[in-house]
Amino acid sequence: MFRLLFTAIIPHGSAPLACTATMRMKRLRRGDLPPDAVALARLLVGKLLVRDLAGMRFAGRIVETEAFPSRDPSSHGFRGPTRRNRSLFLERGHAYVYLAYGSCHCIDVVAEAPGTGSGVLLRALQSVWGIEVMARRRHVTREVDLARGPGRLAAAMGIDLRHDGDLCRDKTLWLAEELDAPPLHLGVSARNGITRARERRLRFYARGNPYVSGTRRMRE
DNA sequence: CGGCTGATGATCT
DNA sequence: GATCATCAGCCGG
Repeated sequence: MFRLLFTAIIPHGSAPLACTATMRMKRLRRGDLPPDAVALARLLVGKLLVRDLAGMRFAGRIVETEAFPSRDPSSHGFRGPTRRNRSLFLERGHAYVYLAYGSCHCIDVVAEAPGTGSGVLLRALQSVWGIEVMARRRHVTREVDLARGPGRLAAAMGIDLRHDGDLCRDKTLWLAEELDAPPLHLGVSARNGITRARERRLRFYARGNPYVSGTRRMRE
């Protein structure tokens, strides 16, 4: 465990949501990750995604995930490994980053045993510190939309194909547990934005959190 | 706010 | 050539 001192500059006029100058957090090790896509998807809601870039540290609270278990027909790993999805078949805790619809990067956390090809998509982030700074250059009208949705999440955190690495070893992108974390009510729902097995209840989110993607109903 | 549509380009068939 | 784990922008109520 170590204490994180935030030194990011807060942009003028933007109210930080978590105003703590210090935050206690602990990096997640591989052993902290359950080797099951659904269990991992549930565990990751409320955890932190941390990005170290150019001497600054950015952190966001994961408020929405989606499980893509083995044998899920909508999983990218369903038809076995290819050039694109090969990192999805590595040991759990790796990142699988891909380009969706030609323009949006998305990031999965590899979930199950090596060779299985299942993961957890990170769908939305609540800025805990500094994400406003990093995303300032992007065209985002509302602060609440900075990382609301998997493509925006990756863009806000500056994640691209180069981050197709190991979140348990990477020095610039990693997962952490927030000690003294605020209480959270876990919501479960059907999925969205996919064509196959849409009705499976594999989407997990922090109930009532305004940074969860989709319509109002999808965060209740 | 909710619903719909076109853009977009890598990937796989 | 079809598919797609998305998004911004537009439109109606």
